[in-house]
Order: sequence, then C-alpha cells, then structure tokens
Amino acid sequence: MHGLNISAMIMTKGNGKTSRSMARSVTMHDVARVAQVSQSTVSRVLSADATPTAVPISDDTIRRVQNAVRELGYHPNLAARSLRGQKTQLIAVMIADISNPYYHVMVRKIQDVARQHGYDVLIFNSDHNAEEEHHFLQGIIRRPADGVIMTPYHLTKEEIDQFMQRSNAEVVILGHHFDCSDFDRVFADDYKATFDAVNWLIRERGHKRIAYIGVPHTHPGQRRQQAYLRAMQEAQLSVPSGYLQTADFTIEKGEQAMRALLNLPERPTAVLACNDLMALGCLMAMESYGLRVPNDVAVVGFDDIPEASRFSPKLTTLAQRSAEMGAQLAQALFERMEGKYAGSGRSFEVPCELVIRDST
Amino acid sequence: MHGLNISAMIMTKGNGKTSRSMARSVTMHDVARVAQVSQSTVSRVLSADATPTAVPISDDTIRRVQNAVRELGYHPNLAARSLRGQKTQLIAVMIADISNPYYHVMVRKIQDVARQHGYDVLIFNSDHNAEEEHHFLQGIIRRPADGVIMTPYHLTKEEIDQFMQRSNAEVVILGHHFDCSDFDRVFADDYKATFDAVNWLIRERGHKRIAYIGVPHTHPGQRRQQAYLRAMQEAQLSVPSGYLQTADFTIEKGEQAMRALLNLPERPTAVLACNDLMALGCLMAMESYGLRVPNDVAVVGFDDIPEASRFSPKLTTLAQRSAEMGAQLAQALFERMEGKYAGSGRSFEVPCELVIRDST
DNA sequence: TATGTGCTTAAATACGTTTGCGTGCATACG
DNA sequence: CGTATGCACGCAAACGTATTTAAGCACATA
Repeated sequence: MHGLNISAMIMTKGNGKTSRSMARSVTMHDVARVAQVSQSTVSRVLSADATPTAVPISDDTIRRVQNAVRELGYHPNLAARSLRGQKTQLIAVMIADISNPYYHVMVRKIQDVARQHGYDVLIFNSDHNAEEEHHFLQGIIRRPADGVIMTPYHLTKEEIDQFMQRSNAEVVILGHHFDCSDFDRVFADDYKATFDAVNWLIRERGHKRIAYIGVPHTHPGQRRQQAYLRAMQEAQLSVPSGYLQTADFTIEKGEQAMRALLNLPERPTAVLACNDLMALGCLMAMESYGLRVPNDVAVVGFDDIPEASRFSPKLTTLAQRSAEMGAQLAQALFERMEGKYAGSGRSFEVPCELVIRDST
Repeated sequence: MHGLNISAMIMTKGNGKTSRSMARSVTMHDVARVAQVSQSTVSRVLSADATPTAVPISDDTIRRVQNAVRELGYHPNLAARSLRGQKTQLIAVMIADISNPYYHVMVRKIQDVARQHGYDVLIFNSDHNAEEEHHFLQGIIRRPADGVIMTPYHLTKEEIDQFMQRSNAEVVILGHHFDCSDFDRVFADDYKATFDAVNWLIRERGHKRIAYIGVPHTHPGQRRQQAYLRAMQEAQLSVPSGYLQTADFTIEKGEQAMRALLNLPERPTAVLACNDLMALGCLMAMESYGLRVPNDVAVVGFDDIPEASRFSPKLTTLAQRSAEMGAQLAQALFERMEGKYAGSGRSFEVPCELVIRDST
C-alpha cells in the first residue's frame, strides 16, 4: 500500500518531466530574455497603465517587450502577483440560495461589473444556513479576496467586524440594516414596502383578515414581519393565533404554511408572504384545495422573481430592483477597493414597488 | 546578517501592527517562533496527512505546533502555496445558464464533493454564448485552476485540447459526446431518450402530428433533434414545414415557438421541447390561447427541473439525473487530479427516464 | 577633469510555502 | 572503539512577481 503510493507518485512525476506534456508556463523571465531586457523592466512595461507615475521606459524597449509578450503568449501568474502584492483580483459573493431567481440577475450584474474591472468572482451558497455563513468567512481567510459581497442572514455585526480585521478585504452587505459599521450596505426599504402593502390591502381592497408567512429568525424576515404587525396594529385589526406562520423561504414550506392557514376556523382573506417562492407555494396550496385566487384568498409576494409573472395567476408582489441593487453593491465595493472612498459605512436604500397582478 | 534580518522583520511587523489598521496575517514563521521550532517543521506538521511518507516528527513537537496554530489562529496562505506547489486547490465550473434550475442541483453536488476534498469552486456563466466560453478558458489560463468542469455548447474539441496543453488542468465535460479525447465526459443518453419518447408518443398515445422545438446550433440540441427526426422517419411520419422550430433554451423563445406551431394550418397534436424551460413556455402559450393540455396538444420537456412538477399541468419530461451527473463529474475530476486515473478520456453515460405527468 | 543631472535599465529583495538535503544525536553493530 | 543506521529537525533554494535601490550613461556645467 505504502510502496504503491510512492511508485505511483514517481510514475506521475516521471511522466510529467520526461514527456514534457506539462507545459511550464511562460514567465516574465522568458519574456525578458526574448526582449533582451531585465525582468523588472518587463514588469514595469506590463503595469505601466496601473502605475502612471512609474519609472519612464523608452519607446523602443516597450515595443520589444510587447512583441515578446505576444510572441510567447505570456500571461501573468496571479498566484505570484497575489503573494507579492497582497491583491488577489478576486471578489467573493455569498448568496443565500442559488436556486432563488432573485439572486440570478444580481449575480450577473456583479459579474459584469467585476469583469469590467478585471476581477473574477467566486460564488458561495449559504442556503440560509448559519454554519455555511461561518464557513464562508473561514474560506475567505484561507483564500483571501480583495472584496466581499454577502447577504448574511445570521452573522452578527461583531462577527463581520472581526472578520474584516482578520482579512483586510473590503466588505459590502446586501439586505441588512446594521446600525453603524465599517462596511457599506445596500438594502430595500422592505419595512416601508411591507407596511404600505398591508395598508393597500386594507384600504384599497377592503381586507380585514390578513395573514403573514414570515421567516422571523432572519433579519430581513423579522423586519418585514414587524412592518406587517405594525400596519395591522395601526389599522386596529387583530392578528388571530395562527395568522403568523413561520417558514423558511422555500416553496415547500410556503405551501405547507398556506395549508395551515386554509385549515384555520376563520380563514384569512389575504396572505402576505415574505418572498415570492413562498407566495408561489401559497398559490399551489390554493390550487390543491380547489380554491380560487384572488376570489377566495388574495396573495402578495416579495421580490418579483421572473416566475411571479409567469405563474397563473400572475403574482402581485413587492418588486425589488435586483439589477440595480447588484450594480449598487458592486459600485460601492469597487469604490472602496480602488480607494475612491474610505470613510465609514454607507447605506444605500433602494425602493421597492408594489406590482399589482392577478393574485389580488 | 541573519540576526539583522530577523530583527528587521520584527520591526516591520511592529510598525505594521501599530500604525496601520491593515492586519498582517499570521505566517508559519510566527507559528514556528511560538512553538520554538523551525518554519519547515511547522510546514511538515501541517501537511502530515497529505504526505504520509514524510519525515517523522515527534509527538511533543506536533503538539506544540498545533497549540501555536490554534493560539495564533493561523491559516495557510493559498497564494503562496499555489506559487510553490503549482496547485491552486481550486476548480472552475462553467455552466450555460445560471437561471436554469437544471444546473443548480448539479452545482451543489459539485460543491459538496469539492469541499470534502478541500477545494473551492469558481462558477462561470456562459449564457450559451460562444464568446463567453472562450473568455472562460482565457480566464482559467490567467487564474489557473487544478480542475475544470464545463458544459461547452460551442467550443470545439481542438479548442479544448489546445487549452489543456496550455493550462495543465484536468478537464471534465458535461453533456457533450466528443469522439475521442484526453478529457472525461459525462452525458445523458439524450439521443436514445428522445428517440424513445417520440416512439412512446406514437405507439402508446397514438400521436401522428408531432412537432419539435430545438436548438440546432448547439451540440446537445442537434443530437436530440436528430433523434426526433430519426424516430419520425422510422415511423414513416411526415415532418411538415414549420414542425421543426428553432429556439434558444429560454422560456420566452419556447413560448414564441409554440405560438408559431399553434398558428400552423395543421396544428400538431404533440410537441417535444429540447428542455423544460421551453416546454414551460409551451404550456404558457397554450394557456394564453385558451387551449387545454394535453387534450388539445400534448407537451413533453427535457431535464425534469423542479418547476416541471410544480407547474400546472405538471409536465411530462425526460428526467436527467442531474445530481448523479454532478457527482459523476466531480468524481471523475478528482480521480484525475489525485492521480488515481491518468488514461485517455472516459465516457460516462447516465440514463434518462421518461417521467409521465399531466401534460401528455 | 570632476561633478551634478536626467534618463533608462539592472540587481536585489521580499511575499509565504514546500521540499531536497544536510546535520546532530542517539542507539546498534562489527 | 569506530562506524552504520535511524530519528527528529534545521537550512536554504525555489515558485513568479512588484518594488526598492543602485548603477550605467550621455550630456551639460563648473
């Protein structure tokens, strides 16, 4: 067993070296040799635009270097560059659920901006899971990134601050209203949006028995639920036991919660869900009960994912401008990474919009 | 000289910590100093399990080092490790469409396996776009990865071979039947599945007018379309002009193609779509035309994404075992990366399964 | 001739690891 | 007693790059 390992290793190495299938990559030294200059000169030529105040290089030398680069097909080694410069040209993005369409457009936007700046994007998935969120931060400490964009559902301000001290990466947060911190944050005005939506159901549509499907153990979930409760209270409407359902952002739990609501002795006439996936679950529960939307029960979601307008009936929802939020996140992050802004944490609030469709 | 170096180092660190908020990260030298051993010993202790045949270290030393690591919160610097070892502990995954649920479960599976092996995963999005696919390969040359998993829709065998020579990364391909190559490939038997599905529609359901919505300018699209044509031909059924629609894997184009089919003078009684998203588009077109599925037209999709069984009517589809395929991809890749297999390209065919629901 | 002054390039160093090689020190053997 | 052998560890050389420091050179000035 042991010997087997060794011989296998030797074999591999032997093959690699003798057959030369392993293409040793072209380095600056190779370029330098071809261009008849020193390696440092090559470095200067290549990073000329990044450091405009650098040492001047003669036009002839520049041309020779550029020709050599082209000829050899040279690409800088990012591992070496990272080691030397403490910059990785990498930004890490943690989203809560890769299968939630809400994040797709946002991620694409971030990738677009990142590419424009010559950065790569590392995507992680937390599945709304506290342990995964910690694992993500651990991962970034192991493999440093210059910037971090994340949607923390469980991490505390202290944990994020501690991370920033250890990692010297710039951090931008999505969807979380931390009081005052060193990192920027982008969020929807979901409190106001939820509050307004409840009032709209009451005043414009005459509903009195309004239920809510929330995810109270997360920060955004808590905020929206508070808004719902506040609106109900101000309208002097009661929230009977069972009108406040707890779920976890998934279609399945949304459907399950809706079934529970429909089995209530005094069934609600309208239901708000904390996100669209759960609202779609509500629609499915309604269908399996043979009930009609919105005649029997009206449903309102949150996010405006593409499916919201595809499903039948089309879902009334609070639209988040996710592309705009992605752009805002990326912009704030790059402003900090490029040193254009270095002050204390900024807050960017992006408005939501009630999109009225067929489910109300 | 030696002592000078050390003291200078200490000075630098002192300055760095006091004056700058930039937390200099803990290195092996720090651990070594605390544990009273040399830096190389620390390295050996830390990579003991990775190199079982290594130099023996006394238990006492191991314990001291481990304590120091814990105490200082040391994490290895992956940039340095990459530079030295030519290994990046990174695998890159290129998928064709981040918003297609088919890929989600696959990506998760890959991430799971990768994490078990201590690897990170870089995700790229090609949007079925040839230019993006090239950009992806360029990116991997700039930022080397140890392994690559991708779903090429446009890249040729030659381009991939050329990439492999330049990059010395192991490569595994999804969904593509390249003839004979140096990389492994995992694919569904989509030709047979499509062929059988058409026959099933003909024999079990008695359809004669069967249309197809394909994406012929991609390899998988072409394969499936060939299977459809072959099955029709063998059954001596005609494929009237217009029965062969061209789309691009999206819901929107699927809906559009279906409208075209429904406007045909001789409307088909069954439609196969090249993937589920387009099949869902068909369902939506049917609904907007006030037609009933499957009474007026039957619809069959491909993939079995979660939405297929959620939509009403539930979609009959050719299920790809995407989790299994993800696991197979990851397994094949790691076998190669760990040197357990080094031969020529293997083919892993994963069977599809006809899932009969309400749309037929 | 000596000295300063731009301008251009070369040499040297450090970033944090891994790893081949060497070394001191016991213990065992001839 | 002298020399193998095995053990536990330290030294130092890479890996490819960015940057600091120094050096070479032409030319003008004193």
